[in-house]
Amino acid sequence: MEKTSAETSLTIDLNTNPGETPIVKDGYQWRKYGQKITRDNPSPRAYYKCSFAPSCPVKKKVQRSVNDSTLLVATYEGQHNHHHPSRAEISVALPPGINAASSPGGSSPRVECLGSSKAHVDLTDPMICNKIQSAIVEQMASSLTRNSSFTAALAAAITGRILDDQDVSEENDDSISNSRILSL
DNA sequence: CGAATTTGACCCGCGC
DNA sequence: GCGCGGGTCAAATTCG
Repeated sequence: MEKTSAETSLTIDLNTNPGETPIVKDGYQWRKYGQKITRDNPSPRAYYKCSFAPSCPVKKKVQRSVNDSTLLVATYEGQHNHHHPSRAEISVALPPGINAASSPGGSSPRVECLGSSKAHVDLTDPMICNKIQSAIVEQMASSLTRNSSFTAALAAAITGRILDDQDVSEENDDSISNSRILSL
């Protein structure tokens, strides 16, 4: 199911705990409007809409991976027509059992870096910002268990501070422990 | 009391 | 033309 549309469609994989309710927060408010069990995937697929702005055309589909039930696949379609409800609050809700579980079987979480992950990104571009917003979730998910400073840099990038302030390595270095909510 | 979530039904598009 | 699958809407229920 790969439609080569010009729309912004981004698919990210997350490590989640099977049985836990997969909630992926990327700074926006999502309202669940449907759920369907597809034939390709025994796992139910959830459909979300951006609830912050009714006019926002962005849709989000979330379902578990066929190969790995621990992998959560979120597909974003469209772009946000509005600003972030709270840019300073980018949070990732991770199950308490999450870890860098090295998936045995070749289905390792795929990491796709949109542009330079820890470099300066043009957040002035709405599309880039949008993609980063989405990709940030996965970045954080994998970074949380590896490099906290990396997450801090990404978090700073979201807030747009990286645009001016290049020194972000001294900001948060202990505020990010494991699966916690980032409050910048 | 209000907002969000859940579940079932309905509609649309595609393939056979 | 019929059947299947995917996606969306709407009403009911539950939680905060």
